[in-house]
Order: sequence, then structure tokens, then C-alpha cells
Amino acid sequence: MTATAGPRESRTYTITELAREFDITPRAIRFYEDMGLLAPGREGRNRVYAQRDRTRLKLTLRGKRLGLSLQEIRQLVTMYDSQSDTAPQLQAFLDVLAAHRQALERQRDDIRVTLEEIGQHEARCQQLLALALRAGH
Amino acid sequence: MTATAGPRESRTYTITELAREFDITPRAIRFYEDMGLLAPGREGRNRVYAQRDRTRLKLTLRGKRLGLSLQEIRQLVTMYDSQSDTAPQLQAFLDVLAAHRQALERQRDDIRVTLEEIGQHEARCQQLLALALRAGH
DNA sequence: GTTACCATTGACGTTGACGTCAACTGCCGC
DNA sequence: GCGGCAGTTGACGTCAACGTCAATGGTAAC
Repeated sequence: MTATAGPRESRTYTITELAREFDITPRAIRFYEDMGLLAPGREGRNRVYAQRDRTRLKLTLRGKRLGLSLQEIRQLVTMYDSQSDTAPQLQAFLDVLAAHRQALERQRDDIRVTLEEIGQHEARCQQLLALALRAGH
Repeated sequence: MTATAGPRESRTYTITELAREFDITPRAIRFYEDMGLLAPGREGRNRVYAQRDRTRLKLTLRGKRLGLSLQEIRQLVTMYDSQSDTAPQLQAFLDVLAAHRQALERQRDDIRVTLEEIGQHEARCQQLLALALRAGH
């Protein structure tokens, strides 16, 4: 079996591989682990990251880009992973999801408005630039 | 003139008024001033905020919700305000705008993806919740 | 005129998210 | 068997964004 090691055989990653891929430092990745966001396997003392860890790291960085704190990200990621089954748990999960949905929708509106404003500024700048070039000519 | 003081007569605001309106502390508003984001007038020692200041504060908070640092916000706001007129200035402004547009579009995509995921989780939770309630009955 | 209440100005404290540095280990090539 | 290099674990430093506290000042109410 496993002749020549197929391509989707659950690749693993080293810490610097992930660091380079996502353009962060190994220190940051270890810090995320301290914060409970990652739990990679070990090979001796060294960390080995599976696809699952890589995905969680990706989610973490996306959360950061959205302005979430690491604690909030941990809440979300662990809730995503853990299988809740009792009704109160599920309801609590739904509440958290609704809150995040609301925050994201507000943020989406902020972005929409800001993009519109940027468009206006760009148009105005283009006009002024054309004028300046014609005058400078 | 100015009988009964018309409504859009360039109202001014006190610091706590703005703080309450935007649900932040006066301390934060003063801090934004220290960072060069606001420059309210004075009446004796006390700060008086005009519409212009209120707008800048609004922009600041929106920038914060989008994850910008106060320094980045200052760059943007002061560029918005200052009238550039030379061609290099205008070009630099356009470059900054383009960079921010790109960042915002990426963020918008992040939000879109995250909202989709939240929707999936919500649907799954609803199903499980229905099951749990039926079982618990 | 004195109490009560905002507002202001420092100065220092705090929290989150890492950076930096030191001391060590394990492995690889020669 | 020895550099060299990646990785690890603490411990401490740092920076942004405020919070908190003390001392002071104006002013409106009583």
C-alpha cells in the first residue's frame, strides 16, 4: 500500500511552513496555541500540524482580519468543532451565531458605505488630476 | 435675527454629549484628540465640538469597527480633509485610496464567506434543536 | 459661599497580541 | 564529534488603546 505516497494522504506541516504560508511568525503560531486556538500533535518535542490545524489557523487569521479578538475566535472555533447536542447548548450556540451575524452585517454596511465614499474621492481626484496635468502641460 | 435659534444653526456638542451618543467614554474622545484625529474648539478650557468634529469622530469609529488603527484612520481623515492640488499629491492620494479599496474588498469577501458559514451552522443547529426537542418531549 | 457636578490635565496602570532574547535540544552533513 | 540550523520553553519587553486616579478649576443651584 501507499506506493509513492499519494498527494492527499493527510499532509502535515511544520511550524515554519505554516508561518511562511500565512506570512506570520512561528512565535505568533505558538501564541495562538497558548490561547487555545490550536492543538497540534507532537513528534518528540516538535509540533506537527495536520490539515485540521491548518484550517483552524486559516479561520483564526480570517477572524483577525475581521477585527475579532483571539478569545472571540476561540469561542467560535471551539463551538464550530464541538458537537453540542442538548437543547440549551444548541440555543446558546444559535444566540452566539446570531450576534456574530449581526456584527458582520453591520460591518458589511460599514464597508459598503466606505467603498462608496472611496469611489467618490477617487472620481474627484481623477478630475483634479486631469486638470493639474492640463495646467502643468 | 436668529429668533428662536433655528435647528440647523451649526449646533455644537459637549464632550459627554458625544460620548453618550456614540457610547464611548470622554477619555477615549480626548485620546483621539491626542492622536491627532480631532481638534475641537475651546470655550475657556472646555472643548466644544462642531458638526465637523462630530463627523470626524463618526468616521473614526467606523474605521475602528473596520479594524483600522488610529494612525491609519488619521491618515485617511486628514487626506480626506486636506485639499491636495499638485499632481504628485493627487497620485499619492489615489494610491492610498486604491490600497484601502483593496483591503476593504478582501474584508468584504471574508465577511461574505463567514456569513455563509454562519448560515450553514445555523441551519444545522436548527435541525439538531428540532431533534433534541422531539426527543426530550 | 458652599455644595454638587462636569471638565481638564497629567501620571500611571492595564490588557491584548505579539517581539525579543537566552538557554537548551535534536538532527544532519561532513 | 562538531558546527550549524530549526525548534522549544520560559521570561521579559513593547506598543496601541484606552482605564483609572488625583488634583484642580469653573459654574450652576441652593
